[in-house]
Amino acid sequence: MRFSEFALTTLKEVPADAEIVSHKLMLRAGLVRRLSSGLFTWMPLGLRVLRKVENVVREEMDRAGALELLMPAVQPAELWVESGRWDKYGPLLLRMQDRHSREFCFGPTHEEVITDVARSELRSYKQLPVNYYQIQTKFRDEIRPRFGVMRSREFIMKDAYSFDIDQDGLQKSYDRMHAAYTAIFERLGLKFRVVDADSGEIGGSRSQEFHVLADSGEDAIAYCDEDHYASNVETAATSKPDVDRADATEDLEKFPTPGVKTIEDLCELLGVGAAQTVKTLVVEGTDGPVALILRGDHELNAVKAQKLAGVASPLTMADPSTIWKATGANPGSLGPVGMTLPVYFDHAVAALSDFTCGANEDGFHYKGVNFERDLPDPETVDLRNVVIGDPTPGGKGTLSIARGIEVGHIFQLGTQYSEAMNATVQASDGQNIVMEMGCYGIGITRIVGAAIEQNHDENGIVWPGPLAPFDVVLVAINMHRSDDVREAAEALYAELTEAGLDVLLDDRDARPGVKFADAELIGIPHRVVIGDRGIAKGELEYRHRRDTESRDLKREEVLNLLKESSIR
RNA sequence: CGGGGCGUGGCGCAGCCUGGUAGCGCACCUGUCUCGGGGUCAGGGGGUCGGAGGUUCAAAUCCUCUCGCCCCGACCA
Repeated sequence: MRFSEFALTTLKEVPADAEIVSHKLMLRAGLVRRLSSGLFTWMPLGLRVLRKVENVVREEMDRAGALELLMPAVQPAELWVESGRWDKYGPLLLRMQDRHSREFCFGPTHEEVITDVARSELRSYKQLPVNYYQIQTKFRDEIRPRFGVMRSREFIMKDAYSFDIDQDGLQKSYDRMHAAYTAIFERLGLKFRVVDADSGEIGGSRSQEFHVLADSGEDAIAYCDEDHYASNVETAATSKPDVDRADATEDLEKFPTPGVKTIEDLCELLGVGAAQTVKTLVVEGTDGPVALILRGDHELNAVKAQKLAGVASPLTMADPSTIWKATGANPGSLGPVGMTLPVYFDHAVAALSDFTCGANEDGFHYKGVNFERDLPDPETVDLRNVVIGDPTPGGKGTLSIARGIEVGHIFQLGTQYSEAMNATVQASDGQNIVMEMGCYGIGITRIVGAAIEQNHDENGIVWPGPLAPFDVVLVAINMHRSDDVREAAEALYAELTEAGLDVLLDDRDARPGVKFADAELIGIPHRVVIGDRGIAKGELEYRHRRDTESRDLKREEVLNLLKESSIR
């Protein structure tokens, strides 16, 4: 491709609404243009990257025995009513009517459609297992689209659905997808991690997420390499500390704390650490409000809390008037001593002695609180988010926490949809058996953003080779004035293209600085500079996007280097 | 959904408070000198000031309505 014919415009300034680096760089480099909230046009340069991702995903899915098909983006409401999700899915589902006032939605996912395909297509156990996949545009009407293509409303996803005769088969299909996903992200050249996850809206039992590691990631991942453990912080379990509780050394004392509403205030007033305090959160329960007790320095984990029998799901914080009515005190002055509401204690709280907490009376706290003496030794549950240094479930090490961007998710759905929609096959004994389903998603468009979050510097994008829109950029210096340069550049361009590389020849009549800056911004891995200076010495100037210095190489050396890199 | 903010040329912004013939930077076009890290000088094209209504001799500017977009909040105890 000749730059002069590529109609690429790069920006020095960034549209004001771009928050994160990948969004800014994608706009500046001309990969995408925003049309409306959460809607993007993929410009030619960006589409090249998108296609690279798609191709790797497609090849690995095919290799794993999955069958590509393409389902409609628009889906009839009946199927969603049948699965029960027409009412449950909520405003995230973009609904519409056709001219006959029939209800449709723009598919945010395709469990219903694929289950319909399967029940009409698959009749015998002999046809199983089957794994169908598609690469297709989805729409989710997000409350707040942001971060460019990372959380857009319209996006491209690879979604796959497996059908098996039994749980054993499902496990095999799932394992195969796990392996395929690992191969995909390795081939894309991204640093990633597989974590245990909450199955969330889609439902089902076992599920794992694939995260591209990046500091700006929305998700926190708890992991421990010694223990081969990794989990989304949402689902990472904590256990009872195995240390014995220290004996009480202080007397229970109620003291005035006017204006103290937060743990931070309290710690400042008393000069104690947050780990010696206890906080009390009131949430809606299944039968009136309930209190959740956590150590002052810990965070409540909503996913865990809403799974408790007495707690309403989804988790909802009680409003202050409810709290006042129930306890006679306001948030900020609550505590377990004398608490009249049903109470859940986090494991870590039970290990405390001589701690501080609210007195259930505005403007007062207790200190020197001790279990057994001041309140009964509690039953405890897992309520909090894990923190760095927590022991791992396997017990071999301690947890670290990294940030990640979720780019893949694999689920064992089981029979949730196949049962609701009566997707059965006939078994060898003539019985009809409900198929076991798995579903497996990869955010194609999100991968592009995630790759940039992970791979960039102050000058622009640094594409991993497999994702780069071009393998090599030829910067021809003063090509329009020097016949030598023109001839050398054209010859090199022809030869590299012939060798199967994606080559971008910067043949613009622009000053060198402009060309260098653009080459770096759009992040092409290999750069070869062709100028009179080098030609006179019989050399070309080579530099990898990750390098800080250029190297003068013979033409043959450059050719070999590039041809080798293209074989990968 | 609640709160805040913003809509002025392709992008980033000023002008609005205090009404009086729409401006700057980038990008774009022509020419010029320059020529290996986003150059210089000169000239130029491009804007129903988000939309509708109102006030006024006069509205980007004031008022009302409306549409769109962005940000914050959904752990605070």
